[in-house]
Amino acid sequence: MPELPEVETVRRTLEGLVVGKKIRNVSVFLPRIVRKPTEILEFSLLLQGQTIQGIGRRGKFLKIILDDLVLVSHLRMEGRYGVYPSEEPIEKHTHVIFHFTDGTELRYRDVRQFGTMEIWPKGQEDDSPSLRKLGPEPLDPNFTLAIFKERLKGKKTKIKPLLLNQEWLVGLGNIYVDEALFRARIHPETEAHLLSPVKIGQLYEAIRETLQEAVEQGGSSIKSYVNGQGEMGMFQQQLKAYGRDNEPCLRCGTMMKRIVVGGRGTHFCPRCQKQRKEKIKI
DNA sequence: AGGAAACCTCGGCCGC
DNA sequence: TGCGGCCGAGGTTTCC
Repeated sequence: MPELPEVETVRRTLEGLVVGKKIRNVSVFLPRIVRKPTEILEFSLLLQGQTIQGIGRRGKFLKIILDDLVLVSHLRMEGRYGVYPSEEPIEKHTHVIFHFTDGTELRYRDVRQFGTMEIWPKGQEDDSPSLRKLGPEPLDPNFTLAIFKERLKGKKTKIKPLLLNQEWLVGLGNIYVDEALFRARIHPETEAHLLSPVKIGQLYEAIRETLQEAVEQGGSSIKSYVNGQGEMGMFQQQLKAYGRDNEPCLRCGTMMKRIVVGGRGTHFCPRCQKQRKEKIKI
């Protein structure tokens, strides 16, 4: 599910629901989710008595900011957070519950059990192995076209796997990569170093516009994703590439195709997104 | 560098 | 219509 727009939507929703709440106790039903500390008793003891000060985000990671700790959480494919009254029946696949002193609780559900949680001392979380190596934030005002160009230099890999690489750039997953490449009219298998300066500019804009618009619409709900209040995102209605194989391209009417690139299902228009094998000579 | 497999469960689809 | 089995799913890591 969650790429940058979905995680950002969860962040905003949770911010309005749990900031100021104090953790009374924590229940861990699936210890594998908790990566640090490795003992769930210690995990629980650390969190007891902590008040949520804010909710942050770095790439696709959520940061639950406490008094002197930060809980770094990754939703992977299908992780979800929700706030419930404690008397509400516990849904299937609920793995961790943060019980607040006010009778409500924050619950983490994850059908595929892939998600992770780590506790770090406040201020040290960005140096953790999970966050340390992450690439730039595409929506950060400091992330300029010049920086994007610079980071592309010498990259011979196919553009789609490069854009999915969180060490290179955070936030894009399979859906928004396909959307951005469609918007910029770039074939997903184009080698990065073959992109012309014009195409690089178009890709930069396409990535930022796509993510920004998706954030504004609360993310995309393909399958399971809902925000922290159980609401669906709206952006899936705007998807022009992802999942549209065997449907006409919304720009030119050509049948959209699905191929596998870097092991990922990839949707594109074979006409609008023609592959260039060489740099265009001017 | 790049691909495949692995981590899990579920749902969709195919074939009988 | 029902059931078993195969495939793939929005992410990331690890192994080769």
